[in-house]
Amino acid sequence: MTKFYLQEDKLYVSVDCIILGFKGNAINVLIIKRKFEPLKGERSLMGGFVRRNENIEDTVSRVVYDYTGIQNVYMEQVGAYGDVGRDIGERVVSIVYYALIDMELFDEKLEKENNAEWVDINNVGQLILDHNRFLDDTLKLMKRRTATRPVGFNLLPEKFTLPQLQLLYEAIYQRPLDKRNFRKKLFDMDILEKLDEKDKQLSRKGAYYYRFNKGKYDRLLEDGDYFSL
Amino acid sequence: MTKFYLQEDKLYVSVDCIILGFKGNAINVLIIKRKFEPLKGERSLMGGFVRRNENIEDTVSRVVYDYTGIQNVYMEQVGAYGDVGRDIGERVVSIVYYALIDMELFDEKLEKENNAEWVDINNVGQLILDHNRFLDDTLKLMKRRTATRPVGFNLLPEKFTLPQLQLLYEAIYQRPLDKRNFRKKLFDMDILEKLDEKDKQLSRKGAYYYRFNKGKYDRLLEDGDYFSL
DNA sequence: TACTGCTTTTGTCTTTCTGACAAAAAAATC
DNA sequence: GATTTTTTTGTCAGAAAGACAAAAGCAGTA
Repeated sequence: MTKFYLQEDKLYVSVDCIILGFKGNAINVLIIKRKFEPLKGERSLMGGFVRRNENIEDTVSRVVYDYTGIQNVYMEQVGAYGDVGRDIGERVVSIVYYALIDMELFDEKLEKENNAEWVDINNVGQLILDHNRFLDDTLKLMKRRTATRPVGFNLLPEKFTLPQLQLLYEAIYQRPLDKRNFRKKLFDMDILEKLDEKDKQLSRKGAYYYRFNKGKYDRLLEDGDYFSL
Repeated sequence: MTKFYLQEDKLYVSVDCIILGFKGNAINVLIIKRKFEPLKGERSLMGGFVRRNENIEDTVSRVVYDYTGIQNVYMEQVGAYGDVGRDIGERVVSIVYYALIDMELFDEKLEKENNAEWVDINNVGQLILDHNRFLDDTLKLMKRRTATRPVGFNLLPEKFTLPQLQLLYEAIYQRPLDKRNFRKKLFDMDILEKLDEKDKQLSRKGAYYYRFNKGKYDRLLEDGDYFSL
């Protein structure tokens, strides 16, 4: 082991995870009441320290798994936040990620076990430290991403209906969308596969299930085309 | 000083800076040949360790100042890179920023002093470690940003001509733009002030100088409008 | 002083994309 | 079989983007 940097400072490095899911008509975020000091009992995002021999994304996966029971989630880095006074007492550089999960896969046992709850992203109250800022920055980023890349699908089950997909995008954009225009754009991209099965939970007529076709999307990307809903 | 986190690991945290300037018809990036081990003599971005009592952005400002002599530059975080094996020997989490500077303000003495040189972003050779990846990610981000926010102006002097501005955007987009359409969009946004002075360096006729008007741009933003060139 | 050469400056038209808009079809329930 | 609810589908108008060429200003030179 080399010793080039011996005279430099070392800092705590943590990750904070914004775990997002789609439920009903709203995007929800998982928050917890902290079970340990400092700030025990306060509302907080899920975090964890990056260990010496652990890649940052592995820390995120570990935290997401601990709180949801889900593996291999879609995640994206929001940024690193490291102002000297941002944590209490000790200097901690926090690297923020958001993860998009299919809430059908969420392990509900963990909800009580972890003092966790899902809250509508428009009604998150006050969180500890600079976690509200993390969330605000995340939502801006996530909205930009879902508008330009097909990552929104990670919030839905593998099979979903068009009304479901539209509700999702209405929740993301926070405005109603026109059904015909929405479908027009969607079909023009040709990235969905229509299945022969209908969902009859939510309506008499039933809506056909669709599936996202990653292969077609990747080809679209190669041709220099873009995703836009 | 509290001691909550005593059992956790601490890591080295550094910043790496991608300093970009506009010269001739191309965006240039400042690179150096390292003066110290490890990897002495290899081509590299400029970096520095984050000190215990220093905000991350202050580290960036320090590094940028050391290599350019310029203060108060426009900067944006690209992201944190912290894979276990990314640096040599020791675990170092690097937080990458890019900075946009007006090359007229660059202190040329520092060029030799630091073993530095400006190279066209399309002809950067191989850099140490994962610095090529840093650069690639940065350029993608920078292009997105300059296309949607008026940050490109940071690469020009305070007074600039329209042909200059167009050359800048052609360098960013890497394709020729139509003069009339470019100006149409620009004037529609109404964020430039025409000055009474001409630049006669580059042409007999001379081109009028313009100045960016931040006040008008901010008002544009408030109205929910967007920048787009 | 008029002519040449180079660069800046300016407007119209066509095409494309976006956004508004309403009626019919399918299936369950009564 | 009538009613109710939700899904499914196409056209038209306005806005935005992109293609395109001629004239004007200035310096230098004949």
